[in-house]
This record gives sequence, C-alpha cells and structure tokens, in this order.
Amino acid sequence: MPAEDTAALSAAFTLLLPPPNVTGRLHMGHMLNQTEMDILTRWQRMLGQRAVLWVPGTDHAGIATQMMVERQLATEGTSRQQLGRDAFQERVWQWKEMYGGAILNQMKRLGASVDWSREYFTMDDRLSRAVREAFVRLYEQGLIYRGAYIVNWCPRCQTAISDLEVVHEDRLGRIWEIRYPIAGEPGSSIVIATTRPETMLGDVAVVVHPEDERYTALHGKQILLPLVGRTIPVITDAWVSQEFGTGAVKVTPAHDPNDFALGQRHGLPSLNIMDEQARVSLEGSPYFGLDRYAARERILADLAAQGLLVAEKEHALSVGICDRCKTVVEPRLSEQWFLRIQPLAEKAIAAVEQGAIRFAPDQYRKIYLNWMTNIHDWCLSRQLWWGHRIPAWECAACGKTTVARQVPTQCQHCGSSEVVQVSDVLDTWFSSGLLPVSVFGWPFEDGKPSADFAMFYPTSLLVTGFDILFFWVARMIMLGCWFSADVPMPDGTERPPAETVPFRDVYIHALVRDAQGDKMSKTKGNVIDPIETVRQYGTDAVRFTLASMASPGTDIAFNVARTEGYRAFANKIWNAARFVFMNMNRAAEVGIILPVDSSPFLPELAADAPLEDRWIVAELNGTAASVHASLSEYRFDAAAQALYSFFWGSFCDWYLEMVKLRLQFGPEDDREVCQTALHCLVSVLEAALRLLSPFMPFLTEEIWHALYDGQAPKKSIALAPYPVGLVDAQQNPCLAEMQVLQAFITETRAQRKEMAVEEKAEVPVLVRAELATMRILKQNAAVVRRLARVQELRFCTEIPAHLAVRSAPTFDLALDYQRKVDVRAERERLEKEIARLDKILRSATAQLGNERFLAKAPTHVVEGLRSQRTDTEVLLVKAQQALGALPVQDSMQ
RNA sequence: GGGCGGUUAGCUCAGUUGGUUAGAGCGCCUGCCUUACAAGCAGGAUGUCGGGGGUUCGAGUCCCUCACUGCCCA
Repeated sequence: MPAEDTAALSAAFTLLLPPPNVTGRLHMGHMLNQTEMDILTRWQRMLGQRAVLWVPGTDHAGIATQMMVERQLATEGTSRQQLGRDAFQERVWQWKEMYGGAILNQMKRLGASVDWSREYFTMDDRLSRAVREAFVRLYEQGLIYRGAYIVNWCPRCQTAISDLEVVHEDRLGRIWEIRYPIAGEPGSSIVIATTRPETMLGDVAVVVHPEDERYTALHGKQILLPLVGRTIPVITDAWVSQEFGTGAVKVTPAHDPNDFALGQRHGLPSLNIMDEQARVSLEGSPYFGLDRYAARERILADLAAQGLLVAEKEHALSVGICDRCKTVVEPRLSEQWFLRIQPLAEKAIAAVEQGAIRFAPDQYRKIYLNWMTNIHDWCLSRQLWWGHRIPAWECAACGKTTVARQVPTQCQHCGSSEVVQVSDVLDTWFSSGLLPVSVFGWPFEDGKPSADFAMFYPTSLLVTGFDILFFWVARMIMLGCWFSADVPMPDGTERPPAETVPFRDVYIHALVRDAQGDKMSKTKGNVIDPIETVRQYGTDAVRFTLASMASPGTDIAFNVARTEGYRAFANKIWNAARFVFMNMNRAAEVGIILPVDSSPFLPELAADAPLEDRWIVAELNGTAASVHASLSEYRFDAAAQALYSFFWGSFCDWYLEMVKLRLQFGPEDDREVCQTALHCLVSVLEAALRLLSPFMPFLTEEIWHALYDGQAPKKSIALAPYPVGLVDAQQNPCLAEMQVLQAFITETRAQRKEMAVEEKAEVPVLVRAELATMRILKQNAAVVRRLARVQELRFCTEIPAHLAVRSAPTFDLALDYQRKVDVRAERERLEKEIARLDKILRSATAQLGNERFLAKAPTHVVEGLRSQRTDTEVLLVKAQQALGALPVQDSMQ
C-alpha cells in the first residue's frame, strides 16, 4: 500500500465478527463470512502497516435460546414457569456453557485468525453495563417511552416481537361477509367484510368511506353486534377502501394495527379479547378459552345459524408469521417499551449520505437509506426471561416508574421502598447494536475514553450478510453514532460526525445457496455442512471455493464440483513444491547452498538473466499488484482468480517446465547455471506462497516451513511480509518476448496434433521468422526443443510450398514430418481461419475508412487497430496460400 | 403498492471511465502413465451478450421500452 494511502487511515485495521448465536451451528454463510474476514485480516496483518484486530464473540439470542432450553425442559416434564425465573436463568447459563461455544470452536478449525483473548459474550457484565447505560441515557433523553400500543405478538413465544422479526407470507385465505343489524331498525342492516371473523368479539365500530353513497343513510346509526349484543356506532373515515369487500369494515382496535390507528383518530375504546396465547379471554362469553381458530369456526357456525353469514370467498392475503417459530403473529394491544427512533435515524442517514460509511456493493446504500427514511419506532421490550432485563422499577405505592443504572432502594418519585423491577427484557439486537462501542470499553468510568476505544473506534470494516442489514447493521450505525458522539477524540478534541460511525466500510456478502441455486433449508434437506465439506476436501479448498465465487451482489451457488477443482489446485501446488524440494535436495548434495529470504519485494534480475526467470518474476509482481488491488475493493473472486492462474497457468505450466532444463546437477553441468535457476525458482515459490497464504493458510504454512527446513524467519507465514507488487511489471518487455516464445511452442504443438505426430516423436521444424522473433527463438532454442518436442529448428527465408504451414504475425512454421496432413481436417481448419480473419479484416478496414472514427477515437485505439489490420492481412494471405497449396483430393497417407 | 437487482458458452459466473478478435472455472471431445502432479499433461469445440428501439465514429457496457426472473419493504 502506498504511504500516502495509509496516512488517511486510522492506526488500526479493526473488525468485529458478527457474533453467532449461542444456539447456532456453523453453516456455509458463517464460513463465507469468516473466510472473507480472515483473508482481509491476514492480508492486512502481513502488510504490517497497521495494528490488526479481529474481535470474536457470541450473542445470547434471547428468543432462540429460551426456546431451546424450554424444549429441553419439556422433555424433562417441567417448564420455566415451574422452575421460576431465577432457576430458569441458571439453566440457560448451564446450557450456554455446554453448547454456546459450538460455532467458535468450529471456527478454530477453519483457521480464523481472530484475537481469542478478546472473546466476549453479549451477557458479560461489562457488556450488560453498556446496555443499562444506553437504556438509561435514552430514557433520560426522552427517547424511550412506554405505552399500550399494537405490537406483533407471537402467541407461541408469548412475547412481543419487532416489525423486523415478522416475515410476511402470501397465503390463500378466506374473506367472509357478515350482516350486522342496525339497532332499533328491524330489517335494516349493513354487511361488513372481514378475514378475521373471530375478532368481532372486540369490535367497537363499523366504518365506511364518507363518500360511499351506499351507506350515507347509515352514518351515525348504532349497530347491534351479533353474538355479543353490544351496540357500536357506524363511523366514516377516508382510510376505507370502497372497493375492498363490501366497502364496510368492522373496527377492532385491540387486534389490528390499522384499526388501532383508526380508533385513536376517532377516540374509540380498545377491547382486548384475547390472552397471551391467542385464546378468547372474554369473561362470560361462550367462546371463552377457545383458541383463535377454534373460536373462528364456532363464531362462523353461530352466525350461519342465525342467517347472518352472507358470503364466504377465497381471498389472497399476506400473513405475518414469527420469524423464529413460524407461528402466525397476533397483532395485540399491550404495554411495551419503545425507542423514539427518528433522532437516531437522522444521524444514521447523515453518516451514510455524507460518505462516512461506505457500502459495498453500493446498491445496499440505497436499500439502507430507503429503509432508514421510512423507519418506525422500535419496540424494545420482550416478554422473556433470558436477556438484559430492563433497568426500570415500578413502585407499588405511587405506581410510577424509576429507571436507573443501579438497583434502586426506593422509588425516585415517592420514596417508597416497594419497588419491583419490570419483568421484560430488551430485544437482543439492542445489545448487539451497541457492540462497536461496548467491546472497546464504553461506558467509561471517568468519562475518559479507554485506550482500546481510542485505538480501535471507529472500526475499519463490517463484513456481513444482507439478512441482518436492518436488524444489526442499521442499529449499530444508529447506536454507534449516538453514543460515541460525546466521546472525545484521542487528542482530546471534540469528535467530528465522521468519526462517530461504528465502521467506515460495510461489505455485504452473498447468500450461499445449493448447487442448483436454491436456498438451503433443513426441510428441503439441501443443506451443505461446511465442516463435512472441509473434512472431504480440506479447509483451504473450501475457503478458496468461497472466495473465488464471492462476486459482489451475486448469490453463491455452492457446487462441490468447484471445490473438487480447488482441491486439485491445492494438490497442484503441493506437487510443485515437491518438485522444488527435490531439486533443493539434489543441489544440496552437490554443495549448492541457497540464501532464501522473505522480503516484501521480489528479486530484481539482471537484464540478461534467462527470459523465463525475468518473466516469472514480472508475472508474480503483476499478480501481487492485482491481488492487492482486488482485495482493496473486496473482490475476493478476482484475487482468487489471479492467484489461480498465476500458480497453475504461469508457474506450473510454463515456468517449471522451462526451468527444468537448467536444473541439471551432473558433474559436467554448470553449477552457476543451476544455482541461478534454483535461486529464482525458490524465491518465486516462497513469495508466491506468502501471496496465497491469506487464502490457503494451512497449505502455505506447511510448505513454507518445509522450504526453510525448520529455519523459517518467522514463527508463521502469517507473520511474514506480504509481497508488494510492482504495477509497472506489466510493462516489462520480457512479457512480450515470452508471449512470442509461448505462441511458437503452442503453434508447434497444435501442428503436431494436426498432423497426428506421435507424442514422443521429436520432429524437425522449419521456421521463417522476423529478426527479433528469430533472436528469441535462438536464445531459447533448448526450451523450444523440449517443450514442443522439436528435434531441430531450421531457419529459412521461405517455407517450401509443399509443407503445411502454421502462421503467427511474426513467424511461420512447418513440421518436417513424413506423415502427410489430414487434408480434409486441414482444409476445414484453414477455411474456418480464413473466415475468422476475413471478418476481423473487414471490420477493421471499415472502421479505419471512417473519417469520424479517425478524428474522434483516441490515438492508441487507432494505432492498435492499424497494426491489427496489418497483422490480419498478413495472416489472411498466408492462410489462403496454405489452403491453395493443399492437394485437391482428400487423402491421408 | 414502494424500493433494489439479475438475464453473457452445457453449468456457475467475470467483463474496470463505452475502444482493437467477449473471458475463467467446471463440464464436453481427441491424444498421452513426458523422471512434481492421471486430483495430471497436450490439443480442440462451444456465445444472434433476454427481445426491440435509441445515443455514438464505435454499445455486452449508456438511455428508453418490453419480456422473464430474484430479493427487500409495506
């Protein structure tokens, strides 16, 4: 990283692991998330320019954990109610101690280089203190209020849940039309439409649109509510849709959010007719104690019996279900604690709009802003026993509430000592939303920021999935910006807004799906277990698979075929290393000693060093530069591809094959040649291993240590310096020279196949080449002979007409081989080639004939096209000549 | 209903500010146990870049439109 870039960054590279639930098992999403963070962390650590900190921890996961333990209790024939709150909490702690570390333990196997000394749990004392402090401050700032509102109530979990914890599902339900008689006017009635007839027990009005002429006569009339016998008014409100159902709707404020709002506008009472388990709770009612669905059936039957059920139709509706347990949510009026979120949201919006937080991919910025600008107050309270209990105490004497950091001994309003803490706990996300400040020691004892906070806040980066963008990312931004605002900067100055953010970058990664692109689910049975996959293919291969498929904004269809490919890649590197070791041993036997070093910079070679040496160093430089650039933009896929193609395509396929020629250790062989070759080979492998290390830590570690034969300069490759690439390596003339050499070898091999030359046979090759090309071929004649199995290169001024010719822009070649060409195949090939060249030539000629193109296009494009046209013309002529030279009749001998 | 995406080789996906012959991996075909590697080597085939229109000297890339499809929010 150039020095000027580092100045703008903080002194540390810091990130928080999204804390897995204590109830969870490691899945592919975790593994992807952790692989990405680990690559970045290792990369930054090896760059060695900043302190690097990756903080692990686990989340107490209120509802989920309570569910697990309650299930366990049920199998023992008991329940949390029987145990009581304290004993139940004790059980949950026991459970957490036993199973809570599962994911972190699995993480260790994946090589995640987190700082284990800083591992936290969201219910730890110091984090709990932060939760209390945050709650009390918000309360003191007038941002937390308590009141009876409609919330999403899960009758199974028996707690309120936030909007985000409700998932909507489109289902085919029914809509019923029910006749409500007008009080005191026999024969007169109004027909209402409803999808939830059971809630009619709590009806307090019927509402119609004020301009709906069908019902004008009924405005202000009273209705005799069937089955109940209460009278309720007909009211008007423009919210009603005249097209929906009959245009008349019943109003049940205690059981529907829209009705609740309507009730507030019209001053209607709210009649709660269901208990915590969604059973009818209306004392004295014949439906008392019935579950909501049983009550529905009975009520419909009774209405039908009275002739009041007018119609029943199919109806598509969206049903809210509890994200955790999939029970249909019951909108329910209840007393809850809310956070007035607008002031926090404004800061959170500004932080992103002003660029203090950047999203990658950028599209998530829009999604975030869209959500944040339409945000609703946050229901903070949960009716659970596992979590951070709300620090509020109710007074039995005066009925008022005391909110305090420490357990109060008396009511702060009337002084009574009869204060009891409210039983609700806080939404789990309230505590995880505070993590960026709380893990670094907030709140501070004396108001002075801790050393950790000064060093690590704001963190550098958050890596997470889009599924918790609102749950967690958005909440961290809101709470982080809010609570860090009054924490001074390390130098004592006031903290500017851009420094209040919990992280500077958010990288949102994809969802891991199965090979068919379907979402993994237990019910579908298509879950790929990362630990099992790792067992089969190795951690490095799975990590590399995930990295290489992590294209931004695209879900990953995880296919083990791909992992098999990367296992082969790991194997390939292993074998290449074996080859190097073998030669090091042979060298040692004849007394050649190698100085190997782990310099961040790659060796610089003399201009007259062998072409393949200069080339592989340039390639490695280019790869390092490319990996660095890719990782800087979170392009794990591009970085992985660059590494793959370097190791396999450049290092193994070409360099090793070429360098073999110089690794001859016989008594007559030149020791200096061997030593030079081996030195370059070992240096390149050593540096390349370091370059690959963040992606494949296990394999590279093992080979790297073996390379130093127990004398490695560092305890681990992870602490060695990361190779710095030279961007201008791409300009090195050796690249073009090597390209010519490779083209010659490839063309020769292709021609051998074409002419069905036996694999092992060495054949003389006639060459006509331009001077520069001839020079390259002559200098590398040994390489050409070996890699293309050429017996002898015969340079000539023209290839004899009777031989089949292969051409490139700067050379022609022909095999001197007795077997004749497969004329049909050769003709086919040449015709295809001519068609291809002709197409290119036409298009190039057309463009070059266009004056406006010549006038407007940049010079390098025009020049490039000119030389392309020249080359193409030459090749076309040659191909046509070759075709013309073919014998007329097809023959193979 | 509101918002955000996607459509490129048989499959999964890349494709930088528009610029010279659209790439990779896997799969496929052919020939090879060449002293690191058959989990390998060498050679090869494969695309009207979803349809239509526009801007431009030039469009996979920018704009409009249609079709299909995914996700989020309500």
